[in-house]
Amino acid sequence: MNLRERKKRRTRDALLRAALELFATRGYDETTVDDIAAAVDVSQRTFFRYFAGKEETAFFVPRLAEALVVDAVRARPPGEAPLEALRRAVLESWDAINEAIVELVPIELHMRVYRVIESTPALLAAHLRRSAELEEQLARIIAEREGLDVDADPRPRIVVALFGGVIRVTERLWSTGDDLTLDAMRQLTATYLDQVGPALAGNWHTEPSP
Amino acid sequence: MNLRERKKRRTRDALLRAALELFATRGYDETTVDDIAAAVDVSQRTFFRYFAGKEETAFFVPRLAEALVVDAVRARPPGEAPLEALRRAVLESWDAINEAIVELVPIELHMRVYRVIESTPALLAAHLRRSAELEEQLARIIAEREGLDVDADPRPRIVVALFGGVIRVTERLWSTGDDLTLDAMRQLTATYLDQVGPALAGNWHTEPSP
DNA sequence: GAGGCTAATGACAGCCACTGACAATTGACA
DNA sequence: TGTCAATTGTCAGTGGCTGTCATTAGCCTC
Repeated sequence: MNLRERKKRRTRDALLRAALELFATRGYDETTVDDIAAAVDVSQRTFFRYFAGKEETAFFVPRLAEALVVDAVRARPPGEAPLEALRRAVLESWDAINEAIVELVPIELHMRVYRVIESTPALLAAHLRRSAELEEQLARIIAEREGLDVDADPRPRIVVALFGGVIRVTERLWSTGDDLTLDAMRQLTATYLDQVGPALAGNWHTEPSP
Repeated sequence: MNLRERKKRRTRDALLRAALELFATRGYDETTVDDIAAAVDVSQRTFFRYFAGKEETAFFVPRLAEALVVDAVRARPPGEAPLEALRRAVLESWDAINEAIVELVPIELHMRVYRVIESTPALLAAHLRRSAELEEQLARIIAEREGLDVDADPRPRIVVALFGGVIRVTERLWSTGDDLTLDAMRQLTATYLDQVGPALAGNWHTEPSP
């Protein structure tokens, strides 16, 4: 890697970390792009040459995680049922995600930023839209696995929608809870996915939730 | 109603219709608040006294629809299974929704705006966030119906997430399709909801989708 | 029905996210 | 080392949105 390239990477990382640090401490809306640029001592214009917008800094890390999940789903053996493939892919990709994050920012900072995303309306909206795009991608992968046409058969999009819905519920719960560790997240996700069957059954009262 | 009140209502409706008309013809991003204000011949400042932001005009009608759905869910008999209650509430509230819309803007305009919402990133994000809030509300209603604690039992949030996911898939399909009638929407929703069971079954290939 | 009160509006200034254009700087490479 | 291209800073401008203050317009009382 060039000196030039290295310099660019350093500037980008510095901007990223400065932005996330500011978001986590001061709040997203209370942080201006000028603040971020000033913290790294570059011009505001330079910030916008590295990131398409303020929002992009907040989703830089989540973007990596999404890519890893997509890879994990693609790597699942074709024999598995769709929902099972999604479940295993997500649960098993967290270690890789963790490693990827640590390369870039302190994991603890990322956790704090995650809470900011969930509690800042503008960021939550962006997060949900990104999730919708991810789901579309996953639906196509599932359809291909099963040899189906996404636009003709409703089932791929439906499983993915169900799955995504559960994931989002657990994300929100996790981010508002006390235990911000990876294991807590994994545990919560597994528990909630196990509840999909029971939740669809009509008879909630004959058997209480396990 | 006062002359003053009537004048206010007229100004608000004019702003709303002008905004939606501009969004539908020119596009959301291509429409400035100044354009909207100019079309009604009021100052930009006045626009912001009626609407918290440009976005709010786009979601004024959907907001009414959401309120009606919530009412419909609340009105469901307690005996029904949760998913069934949600399904019936949505399918049966569309007529009321239709009436409420017609009072405010031509239904055909609303359809066109709906397409704009689904195809404009900023609006889609906002739409998804609103949906998430709606789902939280519905989860609380379902939990209450069943005499459960939303924060202790995962099932209310899960059914609603599943349900919401399916609804969103159908919304997207409907908005990108050719048939923008209410009946098409109702039909699509019913069909997709019927697929929830089959989609969760592991054996997609032993029985093709009905 | 004139005059005072209050709510609605317009005009203006300013903040922040973001973009285009151009000049200055800095690393790359012959 | 000098040339070329990439990186950066500066400046000007747009659009969404807000606070402030003076002006206008409906309302209500005497």
